[in-house]
Amino acid sequence: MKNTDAINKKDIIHLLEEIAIYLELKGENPFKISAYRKAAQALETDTRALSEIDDWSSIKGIGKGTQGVITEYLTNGESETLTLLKQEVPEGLIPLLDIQGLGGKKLAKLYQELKIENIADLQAACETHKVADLKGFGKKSEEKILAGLLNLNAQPERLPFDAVRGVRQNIETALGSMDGVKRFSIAGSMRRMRETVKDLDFIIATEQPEVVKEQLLELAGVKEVIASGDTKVSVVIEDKYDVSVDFRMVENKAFATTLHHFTGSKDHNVMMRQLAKARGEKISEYGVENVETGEVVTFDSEKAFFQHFDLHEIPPEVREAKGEIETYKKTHPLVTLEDIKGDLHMHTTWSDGAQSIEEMARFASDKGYEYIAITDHSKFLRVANGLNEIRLREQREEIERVRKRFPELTILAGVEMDILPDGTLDFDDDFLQELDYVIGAIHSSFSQTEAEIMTRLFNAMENPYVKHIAHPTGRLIGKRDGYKVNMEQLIQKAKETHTILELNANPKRFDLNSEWINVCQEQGVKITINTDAHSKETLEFMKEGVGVARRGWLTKESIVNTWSLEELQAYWKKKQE
DNA sequence: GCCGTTTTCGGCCCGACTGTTTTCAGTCG
Repeated sequence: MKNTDAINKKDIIHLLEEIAIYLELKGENPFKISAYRKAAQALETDTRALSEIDDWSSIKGIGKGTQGVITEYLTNGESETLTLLKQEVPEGLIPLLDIQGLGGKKLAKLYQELKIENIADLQAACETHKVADLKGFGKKSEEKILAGLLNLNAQPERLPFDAVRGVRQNIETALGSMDGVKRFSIAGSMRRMRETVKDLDFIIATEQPEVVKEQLLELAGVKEVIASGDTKVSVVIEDKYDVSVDFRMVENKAFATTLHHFTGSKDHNVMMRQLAKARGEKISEYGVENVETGEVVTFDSEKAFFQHFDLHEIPPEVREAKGEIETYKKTHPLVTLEDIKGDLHMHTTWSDGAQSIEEMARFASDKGYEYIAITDHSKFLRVANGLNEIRLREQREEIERVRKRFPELTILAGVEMDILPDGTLDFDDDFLQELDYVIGAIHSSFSQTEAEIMTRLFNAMENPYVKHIAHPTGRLIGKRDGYKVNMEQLIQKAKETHTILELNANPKRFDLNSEWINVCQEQGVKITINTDAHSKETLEFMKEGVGVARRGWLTKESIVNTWSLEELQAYWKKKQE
């Protein structure tokens, strides 16, 4: 039972999804299952807070039944529907849904006919060939289930974005010079900038699929070929992890609709198809069919595809069935890489970076930036060769020399200052006012309580010289969760103190994530997208950072490093007021 | 279970693929 005061919207969404999973295992009517999922989706899409919703069934997708479940949960802190389901369906079946080829119906059958309730039962039943004898199953099913059981814990189900970045780049390079390839694109969740991905999807336009197929099977690192048909090649590429890669080969005229189809998300596609259906049309990867005449139209680009439905082009990053179809009836221009005018967080050889100040300045200038901030670590961070007051003053002299060589670029002399475990800052105010740009950051004592962490962050934000908080949660995707930040409090404090929050563009971090920056934008809290570059190459993370910002629906007005230096300086003044 | 310029029943997104079947159900993206 849950304390009813502590129930939030996510809890309700989770409850509805959990009920759907149990119904699936019961082999219930698929439409009933999807009704629960749709209700969860409807809540996800509704932007109101829990307290602002009183008439649940006025939300499209929530009716009498799901409203009952929700209000009961809000009143009692538990749901009888779920409790009963849990009595009927063993909990041990749930992880078995992750086995390839096993869905709710087959599992329901295994449970009912063979009394299989968990991994061990299933393994035993396969080994004694009871599964193969079951109607609807066979020898191959049994082998696949056994193989699936082995893979169940072999590697994480979803890989961090950063872990597959290299594989993606290698494939794109190879496709770029491949015979018979007219055009190609990444698709799937990688294109939508999700921070973890299950596999990589590529769409290839070609009139010679057999020629392309041969070359795909020869790609470097191919460890296993899963499927190799006329339209689909599916391989496993060996890297740090084993990465599944799907290639879809289509005629050029179907490229746009296929790309849209395999970019997803699944929920977005469902909504697009519903829209089409209401107009007497049918969307598939091969085009849009007029149901009455059977005529199929294709498109040169996704933009044209969306225009066909009287929509502006919906960027891949927001195709999550979270209101994008409604929003893009009008336009909603998201930030682009071209909007970025500078990078306010980077390191040099003075602390733990790989490049000199001059080199970083040259790369930034080549990118057309108007300003950068040199922000090496502060003295507390010994492991990173952090700078004390004396070395920071020396560094400023060096920066002044470099400035003369790059008159087109404003180079701010800054620091990424540690917020110490006791909540004090690494420098006193007298020294901080000498600097052009001060970032506050936590790099130590990650395991403190939420109260201790918040005290540290608040101290930094209340300081008039701290312009922004770097990587606010300290997480490393797939590796560590970060420290205990109360995000609502952090955002509220940022609003009060005019402190900017960072979207750290390093793909290992993406910190803040797309969901929280979206909340920031709604609250009027400003974001800065920075690479935290430690080398020339990592300055390029700006592209990924902008992708995450787009996933959070950010427009350039919310992102301070799309502003001119004058606008930025005007905003900084608000802190001192 | 939800919904209705097709409104209280009958439909609910689409197609490929697989393995099981003799025409299709289940799973997946």
